Amino acid sequence: MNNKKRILLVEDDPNFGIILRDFLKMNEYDVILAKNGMEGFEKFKKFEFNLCILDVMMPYKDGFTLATEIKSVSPDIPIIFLTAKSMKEDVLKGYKVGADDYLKKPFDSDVLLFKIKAILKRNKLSSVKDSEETEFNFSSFYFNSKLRHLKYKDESPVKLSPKENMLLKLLLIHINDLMPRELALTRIWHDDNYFTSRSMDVYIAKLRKQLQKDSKVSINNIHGEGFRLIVE
Amino acid sequence: MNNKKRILLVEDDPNFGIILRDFLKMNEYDVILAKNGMEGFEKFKKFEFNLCILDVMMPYKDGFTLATEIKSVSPDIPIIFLTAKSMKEDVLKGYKVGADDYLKKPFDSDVLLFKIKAILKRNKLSSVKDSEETEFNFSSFYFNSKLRHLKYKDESPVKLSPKENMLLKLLLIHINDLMPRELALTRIWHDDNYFTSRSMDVYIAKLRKQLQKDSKVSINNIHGEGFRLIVE
DNA sequence: TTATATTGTTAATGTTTTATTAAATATCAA
DNA sequence: TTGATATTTAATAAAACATTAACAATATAA
Repeated sequence: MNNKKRILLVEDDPNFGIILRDFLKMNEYDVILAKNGMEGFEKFKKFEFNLCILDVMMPYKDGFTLATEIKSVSPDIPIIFLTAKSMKEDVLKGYKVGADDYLKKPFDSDVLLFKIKAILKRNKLSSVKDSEETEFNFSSFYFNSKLRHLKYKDESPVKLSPKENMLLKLLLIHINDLMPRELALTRIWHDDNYFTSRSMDVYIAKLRKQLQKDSKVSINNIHGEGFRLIVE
Repeated sequence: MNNKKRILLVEDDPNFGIILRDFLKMNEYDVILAKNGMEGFEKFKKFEFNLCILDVMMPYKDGFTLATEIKSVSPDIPIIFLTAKSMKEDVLKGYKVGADDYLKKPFDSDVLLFKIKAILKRNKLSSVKDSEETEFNFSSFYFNSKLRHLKYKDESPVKLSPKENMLLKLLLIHINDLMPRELALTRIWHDDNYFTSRSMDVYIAKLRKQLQKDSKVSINNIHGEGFRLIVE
């Protein structure tokens, strides 16, 4: 299973960005690199991250502006700023927009690793999951995504695997509506290619097997688009 | 009610300590100043704090040692280190003992205020505030976590080891709900790695052995997430 | 209609996580 | 110190999970 923590790195200096990305990858993080604020925000919305590392000084859209946008979408995501100058104004502005930490360039890479570790640790315990919807009722099913179980009427709950669980949750969020294939692939598999797509089909089959207990519930395919969880 | 945040400040330089204390007081914090590590730990045990600010270099007991002691009592309390030198070793050591942030002297007082604010803010969310509950009744069991006794019906109580005791208590706090593996590892083992995780499994087995006296009680594993103490 | 791309299903294969037991260490009080 | 208790480590087995492959079925576009 891919349990790596996911980091969005936004850095306009391509040389430095690639070096840093590879360094973080070597240390067991999944890193997506964006080379400016615009691209950074696109990537942020498309995928799911545990942490953002943002360069402050970037053309067009600086790190602070980007951070503000990101926080407006995900208020709890931790952010580390990379700043060339350690001017008081910069530091304060960073904290104002909700920085969890900042690092003055040039920085020691081990220090960065520890900051990342410390921030992810405390963020995990405050548990993103608490603020999320975890319970769903649809037709004769009760689904608990935190406990990862699906219950039909009075039957004892069926355990769902992590992937089954996430997929069902995504379908339920879009209940009776299109859940784009691409969305599930980027959110759950963090990648969109032939094999992950095949894998997803396998999981759709597994879910269908569970859901067929209730004739009012079904998963429809919309050819080339995605799936739709239908509840009469 | 007085809902000012309470800060423990440990600083051996009396001039600087008093200045800093008064500055923080002016900014609506309740501050207790201790002038060495020994006194700091005494004060910490005596009162209740929301945050600790510790000087690193102090005679007898340095800030890191004090932090370790404090964390062993209250694993979740945030700590900010004040360090004269910003040597890599110091910074890393700080993060190792669970620092939330560190500041290099001399520092800007506004920056300190922002760090305090940011840390208290994110801690508010996670402060589940461990129940000081010591007695638990579940199904046919009576459990006293202070005495480390687990009693089934009329049988004479079984003594639990410290680790068994803490683990059972954590499970009970989350009764019928997920108790994340990571939570137990950070709270009880203060570390999250392969070996502590194996060790925890051994303790889960020990508890299961005790709890199987009652068929209504069981510990379920949620693969990759943690455990769940189920009481029908 | 036919060729092509997409989806459905099942089984095998590989990987990670958990369970269990025993042995090795560590801790602590007598 | 020793001996009892507590904890960690090791080794192995079992379970859970994810991916891939192979082939069937279906939908779509030319």
